[in-house]
Amino acid sequence: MSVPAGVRLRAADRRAQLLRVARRLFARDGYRGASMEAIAEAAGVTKPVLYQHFSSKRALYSALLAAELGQLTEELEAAFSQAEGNDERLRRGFRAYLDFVAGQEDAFRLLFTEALGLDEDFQGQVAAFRQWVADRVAAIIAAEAGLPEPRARALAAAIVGMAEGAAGWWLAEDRPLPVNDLADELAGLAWKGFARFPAGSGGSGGSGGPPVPTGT
Amino acid sequence: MSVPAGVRLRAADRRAQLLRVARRLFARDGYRGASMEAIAEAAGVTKPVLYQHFSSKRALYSALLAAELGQLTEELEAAFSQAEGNDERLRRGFRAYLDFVAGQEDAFRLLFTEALGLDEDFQGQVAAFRQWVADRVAAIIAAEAGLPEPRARALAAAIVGMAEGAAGWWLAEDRPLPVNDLADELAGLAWKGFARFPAGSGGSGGSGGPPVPTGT
DNA sequence: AACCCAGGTTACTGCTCAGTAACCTACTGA
DNA sequence: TCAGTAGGTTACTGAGCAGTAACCTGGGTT
Repeated sequence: MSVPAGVRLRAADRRAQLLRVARRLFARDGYRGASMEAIAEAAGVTKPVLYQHFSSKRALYSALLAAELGQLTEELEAAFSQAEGNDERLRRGFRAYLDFVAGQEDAFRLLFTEALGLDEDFQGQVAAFRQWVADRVAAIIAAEAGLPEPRARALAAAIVGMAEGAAGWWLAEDRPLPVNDLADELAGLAWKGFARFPAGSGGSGGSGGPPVPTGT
Repeated sequence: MSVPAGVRLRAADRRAQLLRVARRLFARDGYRGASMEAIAEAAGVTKPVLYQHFSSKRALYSALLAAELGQLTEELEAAFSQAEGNDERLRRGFRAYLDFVAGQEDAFRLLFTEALGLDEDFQGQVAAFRQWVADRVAAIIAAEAGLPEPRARALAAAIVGMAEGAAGWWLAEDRPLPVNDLADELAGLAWKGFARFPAGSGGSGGSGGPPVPTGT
């Protein structure tokens, strides 16, 4: 996985490695915090090599964003189109999203935490993705609930935010429950809200869900 | 509102003005993008004056974050504690949140877009706030639905994300519907999901909600 | 065995920008 | 009328860092 310093790589391999290293450092230190020097060094190489592959720091970051967003988009598209019912479509969407977050934690931070504090170009890339997902979700909602445009879009934006919020929490809390359980929980919330739980105040639990570990 | 250059102000007034100006510039240009020089100039003053009131750029930003988060916290607290039923509590929470966003657009960008791309100190301030809201919401959920800890907390994080996502969308789309309508929509989603709409594919709407303008 | 070039290095430039030292000046009050 | 000080200015330093010019070298090809 990590390439030892002093080894010569073919251009394509070096480029791929640089992207991996850059993703790690950008996720850890942020866009400002990660200098080109540091990225090069972490890759066991010097700065000009980095500039042979990416014309500027912006270009490097942009390439990363595009790659990650592309992958996430593909996986979501697959999830949406494979399912049959609308509820299943939504549930699979959540699963695909959370699977991505679970497997590409660095990428998630990059996309939805780091990129937002940067200029409009970067924000735009993420905004375009969000728009795409929201449109997809809005279509599902509209098909299911027969809602007029602006309300469907508002709810779609809310759903997207829900996924992001839950994902951020899940990572911050060190993955306190299995991804799939979380995905099901979100799908249930979107579909039926809290109404699906026994109404009234407070029993200690035991509604019917699988038991979840309380520990760290 | 805006203080003309060349006017001498009392320390407290100058400090308040500097905070206002800084908030605007930070929201527009980001933390990196807004230089201390630029902030001072926009306030009709020179850099050392800025440093008389705030020992560093970080301190300035931190003061801003603290002030805005404090205000938002207060308003949410008021909303939560005034209401009676749990559903009403949640709805009022959404309203308070969205009212803040509507009235303090700059602050919203600062808190939930800009601050996240910065170091852990700043992120921590926002994280602490999110945690607080999530705890409050989790308590409401638990009281209503009788859920065990981790699930309630997961859903609470999702609700918070929902509000943020919807608020971001609402601003990006230039406020396409009244805040209160959006708040009601979110409360409905959280409480009953899509299940409250006529099931099955497609009628043109007319469930019972207030009519919403289709235009820009 | 001389060539050549992809892959790499050393050593710089220039700019932006946070933070500071030293100086200035219009009020205010006795 | 004359100090004292709060509020403000000019002019600088120093560091970090993106981006570049010029040079080096090992191994495959003929």
